[in-house]
Amino acid sequence: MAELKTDVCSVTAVDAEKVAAVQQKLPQESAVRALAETFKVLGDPTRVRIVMALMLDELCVCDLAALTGLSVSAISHQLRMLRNLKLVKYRRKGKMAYYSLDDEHIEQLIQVAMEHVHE
Amino acid sequence: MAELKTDVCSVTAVDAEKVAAVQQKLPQESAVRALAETFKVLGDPTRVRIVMALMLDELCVCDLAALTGLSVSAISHQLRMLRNLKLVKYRRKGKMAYYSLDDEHIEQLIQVAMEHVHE
DNA sequence: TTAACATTTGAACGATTGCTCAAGTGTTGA
DNA sequence: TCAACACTTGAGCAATCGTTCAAATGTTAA
Repeated sequence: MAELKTDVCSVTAVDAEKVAAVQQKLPQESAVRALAETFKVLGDPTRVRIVMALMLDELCVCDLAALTGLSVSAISHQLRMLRNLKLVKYRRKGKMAYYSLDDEHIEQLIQVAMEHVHE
Repeated sequence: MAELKTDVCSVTAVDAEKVAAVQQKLPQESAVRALAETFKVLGDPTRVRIVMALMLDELCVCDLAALTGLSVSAISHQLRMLRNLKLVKYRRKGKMAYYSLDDEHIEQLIQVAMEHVHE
């Protein structure tokens, strides 16, 4: 009764006050999920390659397939994911679909992450 | 014979020259993988919450469990992953392990990604 | 010593992922 | 109109992921 716990399971929160203060400042559930989704979509070598290629040039699905050595279908699936998360956009020209980056933040993310992996 | 293809499968690379130029500028396999690994580790709501909490304060495993409503074990598994990727570090004080961020780039990544999700 | 505790670890599980394959859509040029 | 083409889509499958549970490690205090 006296003890301040997080009820769910009997975790003995060492510093309940600190925990409460931090919890209050954390963004809400939906923001955290959106953030994780954005990172997750970049968390795959194929998609990183696609994004980095599009940082250099506008490319069609076929180009990206050739570039990565993967099937056109595989690339198309990945592009849909990148499209849904608003990381890439495309323009149609006849049968072709030319893809490019949709957001300047993506290049920043890649840039900063590169710095991290290079220690 | 005359046609320049990317041999692997018979992909009709629309602009072989452009593809070759881009391919040459892309970082090598290992760098791409390391980059993807970094994003992937941030691509989960639980780990995003852990990282954002550690941006605000140094916390022990127990605190993080209380904060997220997950088991201590689950948090410990996730912290190991974050540790392996050098995103967090910890100091021992008796039985406790106090975790904090290991790299200023992480906060930048969170920052930029927040800007992206807020359009 | 021992018991209690904070944390870590390994096995196991259902859920999700990234690919392939086959079939589909829509555009072009013969 | 029709075949060829660029791309998209859905089903299916092996591999990976995130959690739980049980057991282990290591520290503290009695």
